[in-house]
Amino acid sequence: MSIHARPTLEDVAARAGVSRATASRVLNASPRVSPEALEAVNAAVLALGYQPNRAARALVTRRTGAVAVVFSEPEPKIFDDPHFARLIRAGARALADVDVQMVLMLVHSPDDQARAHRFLAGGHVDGALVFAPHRNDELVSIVKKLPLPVVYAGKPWGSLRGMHLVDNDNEGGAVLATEHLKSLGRKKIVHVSGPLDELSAIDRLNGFKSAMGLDDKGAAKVTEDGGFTREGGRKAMAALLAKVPTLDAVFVASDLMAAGALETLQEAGKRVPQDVAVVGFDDHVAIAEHTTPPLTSVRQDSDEQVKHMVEHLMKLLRDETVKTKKQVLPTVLVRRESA
Amino acid sequence: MSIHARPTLEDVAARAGVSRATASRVLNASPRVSPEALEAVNAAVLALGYQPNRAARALVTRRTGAVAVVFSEPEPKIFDDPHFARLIRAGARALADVDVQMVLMLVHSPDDQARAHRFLAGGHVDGALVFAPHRNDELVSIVKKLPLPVVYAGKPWGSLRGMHLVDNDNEGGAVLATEHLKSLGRKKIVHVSGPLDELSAIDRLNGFKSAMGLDDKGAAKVTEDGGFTREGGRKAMAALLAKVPTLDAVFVASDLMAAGALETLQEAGKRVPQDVAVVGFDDHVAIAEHTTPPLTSVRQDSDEQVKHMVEHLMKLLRDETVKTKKQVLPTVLVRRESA
DNA sequence: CTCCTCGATGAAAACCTTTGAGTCGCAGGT
DNA sequence: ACCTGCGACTCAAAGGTTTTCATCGAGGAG
Repeated sequence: MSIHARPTLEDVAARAGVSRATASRVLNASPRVSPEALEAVNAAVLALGYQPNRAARALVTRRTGAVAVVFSEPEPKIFDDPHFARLIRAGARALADVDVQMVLMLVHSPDDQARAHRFLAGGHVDGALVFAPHRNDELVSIVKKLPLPVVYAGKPWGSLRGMHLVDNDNEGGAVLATEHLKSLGRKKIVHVSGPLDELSAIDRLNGFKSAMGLDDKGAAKVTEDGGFTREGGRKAMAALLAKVPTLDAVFVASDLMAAGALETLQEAGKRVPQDVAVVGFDDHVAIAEHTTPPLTSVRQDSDEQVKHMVEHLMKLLRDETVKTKKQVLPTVLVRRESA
Repeated sequence: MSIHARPTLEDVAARAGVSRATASRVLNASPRVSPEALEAVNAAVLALGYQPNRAARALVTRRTGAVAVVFSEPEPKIFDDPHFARLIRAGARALADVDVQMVLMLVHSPDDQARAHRFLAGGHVDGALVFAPHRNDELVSIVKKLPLPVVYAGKPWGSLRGMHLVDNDNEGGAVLATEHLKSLGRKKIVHVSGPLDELSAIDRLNGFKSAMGLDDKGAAKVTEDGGFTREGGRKAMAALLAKVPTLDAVFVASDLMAAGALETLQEAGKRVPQDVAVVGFDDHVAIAEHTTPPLTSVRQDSDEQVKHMVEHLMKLLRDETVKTKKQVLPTVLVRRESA
């Protein structure tokens, strides 16, 4: 080992007075190694500041120690949604915790899709976490064909056979929200939904419908699509005020939209919660705690969701036979002042 | 090559009727190869769907083909700032374009710092893009000692010797904003600054001061720190209204704070821009286009900044002697309705 | 005392690519 | 006829780790 080069396993072994093989066993926590050897190797590692060469290890184990985190969104603008930042942060943390490299991939265009395909097929990562909520997202079909362990966030559109996913209980949360509004004595409850090409939006709508005892026809009269954007929430709320002038409560399928809806209500001279009670969804603190009034919302714990996704993927990578392929995380109602 | 295994360079060479070495040279665009060989190899690559094994390549070239993107923020909450999402997106895109893996690292705690240190020192990446705007951020001193090519976003605190960075012209932008307000005939112009432990905030403050011809004392009377948060902007604006009741214009050092300031102004019954003209900074469309009224703002093109950072880092990696170590990107004023 | 067993260890193959050194054939100069 | 130079190519080493297989020694059973 020259002065400047990084120490290799060979150096460690030499210093510890054992062979490369034994040193390797120590590093990989093999049980077949004597206490003395273990101690000696550990000391050498520490003294030399040894760090295994990832490339060499990857070459022989056929494992890269990296996983891809893929966000597929036809509309780049959606990334202004703070939800996205929260998921990325959670991913970075959870993967760092298990000492795995996170390779972030954002796919917007067909070009991006092709690139993602090449990359994922190229064996550059051991597995992937995929966020692809939209209907008929081709990326999902592409990924499905790959011999690569994948865990999805939420239900991707299409058949779920053989897929692994961690979802939030969107429907249950929607029921919670709606029941809460009912329990406040509200009679005319309406709903601002997300875009109906995302299953999470559909599930929330379904929860609303079932809690209200509505069929499709009935629901259509008291529901507007807000597209999961602030501006959309604003407009949807305005449309609902026109459609149902006597409304006294609204369940909004995301906090961002709820912020927009609150603005519309304020402009229309409605007091919240006295005239109209409002419940959001996400419990995104940066939004919910700073609206006026602070927003009652259904909490879905994204950190938890991502953590579960990572755990699940790690099990797949360790080739453990995974008992449960689909997990649904509970949602809870967080009361603030808007309802 | 078995049925299921991925093809190796050996397979490609065999199919093309050449040696591994020649095949390799084709892949690496070496000039020393005949047209026929080139053609044959390319055909074989295509036919076999060959993809080079990154690990093997990394092992011999001592290059990983990955770079780290590091965000150092003592306060995780700051990541709710949409600016962060924009930077990440830009990084993902720019790095994908040059076919380099992006390894995202978020460092909040000293623990994270230690981990980042280990990782960056471990030779797992070829270089790093570092976002560490805060004063006395220890991560910067850590990174500085590493024999690793690094490009910073903006000026990190401390000596800049030997460092590579791409900054926005914060001071110039601030001058632009202030001059614009002056040209509108405004007489009492105040400033909501960012947190003064970030040089970008200080530069913007300096621009304001110089355009106004103020010294430190004079500036203190018409300036408030809004901490680069919406809520902070709200409060700072309120404080300024109390301090300078006759104010007729405000330059706010970020769009997020400006959104908060607008709310305060509205609550105080001030019309924008008639009573008070407002200019923001960032030109973050998701904010600036959706405030009421739409926000006049100084544009700093983050996409461009990140693109330059990547380009610069690539030059460093190719070991080109880089002429310019510090780049400053221009800022421009985007007029909307608030001023 | 010999034979086995078993746990710890070492030697060496394997993983796949890049690259410097060496080979080969051929044209052109002497 | 012989060397030289050159372009196109092949050979084989090197890069650092994991893992299989063989070896070695100690201790227990017979």
